[in-house]
Amino acid sequence: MLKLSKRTEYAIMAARYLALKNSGNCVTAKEIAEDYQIPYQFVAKVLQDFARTEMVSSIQGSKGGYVLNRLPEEISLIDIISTVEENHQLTECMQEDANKTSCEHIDCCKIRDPLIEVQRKIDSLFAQTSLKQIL
Amino acid sequence: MLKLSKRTEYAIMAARYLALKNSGNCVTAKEIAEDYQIPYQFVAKVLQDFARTEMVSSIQGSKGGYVLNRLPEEISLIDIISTVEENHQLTECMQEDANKTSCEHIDCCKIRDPLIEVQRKIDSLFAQTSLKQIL
DNA sequence: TTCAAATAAGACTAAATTAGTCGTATATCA
DNA sequence: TGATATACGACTAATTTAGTCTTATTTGAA
Repeated sequence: MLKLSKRTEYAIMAARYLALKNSGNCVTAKEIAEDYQIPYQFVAKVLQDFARTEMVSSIQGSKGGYVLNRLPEEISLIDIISTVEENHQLTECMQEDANKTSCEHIDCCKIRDPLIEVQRKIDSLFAQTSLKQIL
Repeated sequence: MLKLSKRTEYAIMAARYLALKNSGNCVTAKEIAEDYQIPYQFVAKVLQDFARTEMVSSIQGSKGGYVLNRLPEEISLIDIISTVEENHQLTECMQEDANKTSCEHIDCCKIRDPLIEVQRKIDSLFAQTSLKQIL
């Protein structure tokens, strides 16, 4: 419970790698996978997510790869988490697709409001931690 | 990801119920299950966990049930979470049974230390939220 | 003393989520 | 045109979480 997914772990590691090797020329998914010994296809997808939110630029074709678009100090853990995870909410009824008016459990909403506050604070913790702090 | 388990949700709800009905006489698992429409066997186990850590007293036999041992303001969410969840750590290598010296991933430990700090802060958020605030 | 109602707890099954793989298409450099 | 990349959807495997079943024990009251 409350654990980060491998997806998020790999995303943080990949972002870190990109930040470290940010020497102009791009880095391939294969390189990251081999260097950190994590599944290639998995990192590749995470990097594709990064490209979609324009955190990185992707260069296709031979000699292609990925380059960070922003400075490590301008990227926070919440940026990384929210690009690779659809939901990172404490409860189901906090999730985007949840029906806000009704709750699965009687009385659930009594516990929901304080939890929403905790959630907000957890997010701000992740927002306060930048990629630079992880290098 | 980062979601509370049903176990924890039910635990918070059960604790809340006990706090509300804390009128001397005890409350049964059946009563909580029916009132909140949550699985009886599941709540029962959560209450047994509470009894083990002496957060509640359990009274066996007919006319038995559970009573809160502490005031709602003296019980925090972290008390509840840590009694019903073996682990609530962000990563595997933070878990109690983890081998602290070696890490599954090369370079993982570079991301581990900042995450441990985040973990510590998350725990303190849960510690700052008391059962009383949820009544 | 026996029945009903409760806790206690381990073993098990089912459901859901997460992790990881496969296959195929497309882009681009040399 | 071949080698080497990204892009991405569909799929399978593994793990975790949720929930159930069963049986034992305790205790109050008829």
